[in-house]
Amino acid sequence: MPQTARKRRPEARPDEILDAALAVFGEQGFAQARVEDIAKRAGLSKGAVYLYFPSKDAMLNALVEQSAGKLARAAEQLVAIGAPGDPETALRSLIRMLLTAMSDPDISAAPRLVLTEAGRSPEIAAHYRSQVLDIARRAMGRLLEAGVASGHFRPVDRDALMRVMGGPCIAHMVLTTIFDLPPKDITDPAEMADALCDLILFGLVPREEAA
Amino acid sequence: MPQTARKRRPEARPDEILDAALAVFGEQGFAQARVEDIAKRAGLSKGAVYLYFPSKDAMLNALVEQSAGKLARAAEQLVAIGAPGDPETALRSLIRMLLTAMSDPDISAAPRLVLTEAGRSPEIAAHYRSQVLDIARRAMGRLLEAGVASGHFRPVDRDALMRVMGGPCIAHMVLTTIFDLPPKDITDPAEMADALCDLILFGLVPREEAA
DNA sequence: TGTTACTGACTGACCGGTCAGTTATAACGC
DNA sequence: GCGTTATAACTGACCGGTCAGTCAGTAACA
Repeated sequence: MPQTARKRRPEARPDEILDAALAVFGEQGFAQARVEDIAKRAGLSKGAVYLYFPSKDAMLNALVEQSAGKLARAAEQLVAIGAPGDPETALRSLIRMLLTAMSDPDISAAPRLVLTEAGRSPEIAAHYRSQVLDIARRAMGRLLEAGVASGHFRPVDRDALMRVMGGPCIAHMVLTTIFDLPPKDITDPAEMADALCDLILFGLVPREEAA
Repeated sequence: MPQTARKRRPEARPDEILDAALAVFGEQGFAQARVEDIAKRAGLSKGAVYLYFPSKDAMLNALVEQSAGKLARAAEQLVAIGAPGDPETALRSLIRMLLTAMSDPDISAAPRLVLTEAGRSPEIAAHYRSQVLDIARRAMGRLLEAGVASGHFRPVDRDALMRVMGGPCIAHMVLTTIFDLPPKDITDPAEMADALCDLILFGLVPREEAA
């Protein structure tokens, strides 16, 4: 009966190990995490893990590579579909998606790992740069172009816009998941996303009421 | 002659060690850094370091505690002086200061360390929260209040504003110092700061020309 | 001669990675 | 079905390197 636990399913192993690795790395950080703990959580012995991954670093790389693309591709698609018609709504959905993802500790575990480990590992930094940042930058550029072309947006600097859109999402992630500093006034990620969009779109300085 | 090196200056040691620690931690990260390297850079042997600090963790804590307050206090003062008279200029100076600091690898080393190590060490997280984040949040609140009272700012959510102002600074730091991703269009931190302020103050959506 | 500041060889714990050995399953003959 | 063999999947004790932290001893001053 619970013999199922001992069944051999070599095809499923790599993903199981990566799931366990994400959980353990997320809880303890890469350096503190022990390969044996990852193995235990995946229901294996340490040796078995090394049948599927050549090193602890390789696990982290595979992890980043796997989860990195997902968000970036989702963001890219969202922009590709929404930007031409209604850039403002596309921007709102994009930030809403990002902030919701960043508020969930399970989903944000991978980006958080990148943030803490990229400085140590040039390989991870390079991966993330090409698989996420470059894609995000391109998508942002396209969104901006579409908005400017249709008169919805001002022609601002793309890299500044990238920082103004992505930065608050990172800040939100850091504040909530690392410093346990939830905002007192706004608790729902979607609400926070709306407040951020409002600021990004309309600015802090009031508009003259003369429309 | 180079006997000067062996002169005893026990009072100066702690700071010398912390300087060395900041440099080594900044270059290699906390986990990778060896206490012996810190000692060497401070012109001491490993044992001597342990006369002044009880552990490697204690060095990191002292480091964070020391450098944490500086920026926060500078920001607080800047706001306290500038906000009542001209909130918009105060905001511009604040972001300019932050972004310039973040662009300098030497100055941003401490915040970067906090970012990478706070998840592992509750003590550091707590320190930073009370010594930097709470102060920054208070200052931001005061700046906002002053601006709203004088009609310069709209009454937006304080935590959203904090994310919109601080986030891009963090993003800039991460992009430039971790991912070596300098913007193609803007290279000078001050210029980037101006572009960011422009976006934050006036928003992405163009204003009706009817003033 | 006593005290203070410091040295650096050493200890012990820890953990990534290995590999000789074990077990479950499949394959085959009968 | 039922032993027999082959092999893929897995185990966990062990090895080797690293490094935080210790401490017996030394050098510099007062």
